Amino acid sequence: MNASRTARERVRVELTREITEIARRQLATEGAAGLSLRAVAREMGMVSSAIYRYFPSRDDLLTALIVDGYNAIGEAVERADAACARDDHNGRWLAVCRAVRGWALAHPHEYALLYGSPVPGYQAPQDTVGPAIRDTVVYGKIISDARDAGVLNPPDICPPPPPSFTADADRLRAVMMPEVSDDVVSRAIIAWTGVFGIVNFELFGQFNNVVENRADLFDHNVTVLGRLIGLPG
Amino acid sequence: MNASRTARERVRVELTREITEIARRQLATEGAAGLSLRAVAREMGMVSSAIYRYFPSRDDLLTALIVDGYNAIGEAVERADAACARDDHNGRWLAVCRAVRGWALAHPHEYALLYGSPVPGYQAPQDTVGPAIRDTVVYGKIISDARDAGVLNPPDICPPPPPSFTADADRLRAVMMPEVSDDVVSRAIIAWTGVFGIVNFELFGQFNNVVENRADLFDHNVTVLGRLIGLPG
DNA sequence: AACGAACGAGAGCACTGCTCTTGACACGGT
DNA sequence: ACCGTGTCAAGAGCAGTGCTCTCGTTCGTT
Repeated sequence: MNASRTARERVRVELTREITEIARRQLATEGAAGLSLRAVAREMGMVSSAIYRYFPSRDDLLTALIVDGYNAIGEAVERADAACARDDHNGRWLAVCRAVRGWALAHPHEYALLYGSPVPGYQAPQDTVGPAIRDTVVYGKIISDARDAGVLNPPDICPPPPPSFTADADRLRAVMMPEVSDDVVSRAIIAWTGVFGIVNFELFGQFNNVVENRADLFDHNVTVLGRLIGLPG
Repeated sequence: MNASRTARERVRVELTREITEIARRQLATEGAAGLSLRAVAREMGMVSSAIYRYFPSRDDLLTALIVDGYNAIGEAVERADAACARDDHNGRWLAVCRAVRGWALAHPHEYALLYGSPVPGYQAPQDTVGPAIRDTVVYGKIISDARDAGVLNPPDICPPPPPSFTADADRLRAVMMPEVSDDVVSRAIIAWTGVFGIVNFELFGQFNNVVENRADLFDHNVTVLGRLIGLPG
């Protein structure tokens, strides 16, 4: 009963996996807008309507790809972080940033799906928030580790964040970087959004004809952002 | 002869303008993917094929919208900058950043078209580079003005950029911020990409359920980035 | 063995961008 | 004043899309 039921289920999960796999390959080559249910079905030797047995709509297939993407970049970031000595906070920061950029360059269309313009008419369901913050959690851990080790030394170059920020900072402290001051949380946001800002500019074409030596500049800029948070050199 | 020819021409430019106008409105409500030539034609009481007399393809219409968008945000930035006292470099910086964010929030789909994921299969023609850097030119002027006034004082918190950056810095110096050091150019890139990184996170949903007090935090973060460049407080 | 749920195939709807042909109109030179 | 020429909108049509519905079949449970 369970065995047979699993047999049926097994075919189902296998086909579901194959659909997402083909879809991901299409996504990688054609981009999100070029993702076609019919093309996926064609490649599977199925008829288009059969896909709807597995994904009720194109958006649901997209959601699956998005979740996969978040997990993929999250895993890449986790691996990069894990390869560093725990107390080498600066090295971990650089490794994590490089992992983000590296994954983005290797999977530009998937990255665009995650961090680019939202697909019109598509609303990310709640299931995506978990995988969506895997990378950010790693990032927060580096900062709170540095703080715990007493090596976090943010340079005194700017006023403190506004009091209204405390509520937001509380939320972030609860999830990923406990005991860190409002000031450092705000710097962390600047640095993290800054990293993605650079990657976006590079990937979405704003650096074209402007910045060519991108890897070197990325490393340097990310180092500066690390210093801004207070990571030791 | 000229008058009549101009009459013809006048109808043509008028219709072209009307097409882009309707298209922009559709873009604003539906997003780039929802922009449909047929829908535009329908709204104009024309048949779809007639549109092709004015725009040879959907991509060309998109290009027109992109150029318009770059000009719009560029103009918004220019106006914000012009409203400040010339020697209030910090105020100009804040005003320019707010203008970017304000325009992005007011025209999310157009902003996504400019700074979000590139439209698949669409390659920006060379005509777009001029309008594309209007905002950045203003931004560079603020920094070089501050430098000329001798008030630029970047905090010494990080190593200098790598020597390989000089070639890229030369390019930027030539276009928008002459006589500025490699170090400051690199900081300028960090700040400028950082601003768009924050706006992207806010607009593309990464701040959802995380950061709520966005205007305040934006002002503060942008101020910090200004300090990083060396703008006086 | 029998019933019901799950499934693939196929036709069909409304839509898209785009092409091609056709007929109407206005313009400019004779 | 007329007639070629170029411009234009209209319409049909092609290939493709997401999605729905129906129809047999097949599989799993009772």
